[in-house]
Amino acid sequence: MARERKFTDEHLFKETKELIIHDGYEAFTFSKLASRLGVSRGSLYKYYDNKDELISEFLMYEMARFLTDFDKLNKSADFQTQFNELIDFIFKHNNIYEVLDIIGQIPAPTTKRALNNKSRISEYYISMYQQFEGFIELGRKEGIIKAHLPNAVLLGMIFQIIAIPNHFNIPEHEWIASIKEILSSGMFKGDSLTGK
Amino acid sequence: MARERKFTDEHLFKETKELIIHDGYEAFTFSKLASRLGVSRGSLYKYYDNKDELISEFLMYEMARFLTDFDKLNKSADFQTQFNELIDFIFKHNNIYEVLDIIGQIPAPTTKRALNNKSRISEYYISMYQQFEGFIELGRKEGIIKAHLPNAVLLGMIFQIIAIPNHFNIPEHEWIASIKEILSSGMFKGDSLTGK
DNA sequence: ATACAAAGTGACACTAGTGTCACTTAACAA
DNA sequence: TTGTTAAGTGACACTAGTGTCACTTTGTAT
Repeated sequence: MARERKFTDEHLFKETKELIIHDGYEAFTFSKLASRLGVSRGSLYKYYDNKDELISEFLMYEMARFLTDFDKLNKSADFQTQFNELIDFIFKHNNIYEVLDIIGQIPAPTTKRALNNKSRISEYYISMYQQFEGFIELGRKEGIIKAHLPNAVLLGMIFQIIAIPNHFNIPEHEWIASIKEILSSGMFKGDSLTGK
Repeated sequence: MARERKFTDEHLFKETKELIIHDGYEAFTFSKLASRLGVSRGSLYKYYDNKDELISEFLMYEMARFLTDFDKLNKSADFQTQFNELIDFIFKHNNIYEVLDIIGQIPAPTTKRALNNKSRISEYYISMYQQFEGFIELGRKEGIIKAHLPNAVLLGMIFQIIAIPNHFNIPEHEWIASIKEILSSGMFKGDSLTGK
């Protein structure tokens, strides 16, 4: 009934992601995005009233994808298996950290749509946090996780590891295996833990 | 011999730091800085030709301060003691992570001065890395650190922990103690480490 | 007192982004 | 073939930053 679109939503979100991760939130402009999509800047305003709206829409898309994928993990396995799967999963979505970081940078929403998106993103965020908390609870019930460590520290560390820059390009298998080992049993040899 | 300055270098670097950490590199402007210093924008150009130059100067200042402080740590103590001191030190300089992050965001330098600064910052960075490496080596020689874990992972994790957001405001002592424990002996109880 | 030098100012021309809107283009249905 | 409709365009007015520069201010040495 109308003419064909020159770009898909997926394409737009892909370019948006690259621009934001590379240059940061503030440096993202409609001009840059439009030129990457091979389209005029004006046409983007047909779909999004401004930057906040576009970016909040993008973040919803990313979070939804992440959570959908997360739901596919084997929730009935024992803790050790889930722990392994979870770390692998986090590394597969190694950009989620940057994405979550952007959420904090959105200023006060200017349109109702952006406001709406922002609160839905918060819901996603909470839902994600609760799922991770459930995972930690399982580890506690199975008696594997040390009882006195607070959830916030455990989750914080698990999340933060994906942001560690692999400057020396250690092969991914070795990298992930090392991190799993440190998280579960630490950097120190067993017999040196008596002192402290 | 000339009139009094309205702001000191320290004051300028302090405001610069707050602006950059809060808004990010791209959103930093001479206008914002000038208004914080209660001075006109034009006067800043008396000292710095442009943003890159100002920020590279700021980064040198921060790195120098960090390294000077770092040198005061007790380098002759045993590894366990140094480990404790190092983690405490990193948390005291909890902004160093953001600062290091900014280094990566500086674009190609436009003036000789900025170019100079950039290479001196690189030297600082390398010197810092080497000192940390020396620390890890000590841990290996004393037989405390697991021999098969790569330096890059150990240092990466130690550095990254300061960036873990303490959303739930766990008291600092508990927070740091938990992180020290996880780094040294992991999240799991000793007897659950037999499997896998 | 006076003159000088560095500190500070504000106006100027310039660049690059924003948001809008009347207009053109193209797919499709009648 | 023609009308309709959404997609796309590019020019316009606006905002906010940049870098420059002639000029004013002020502390101090002579």
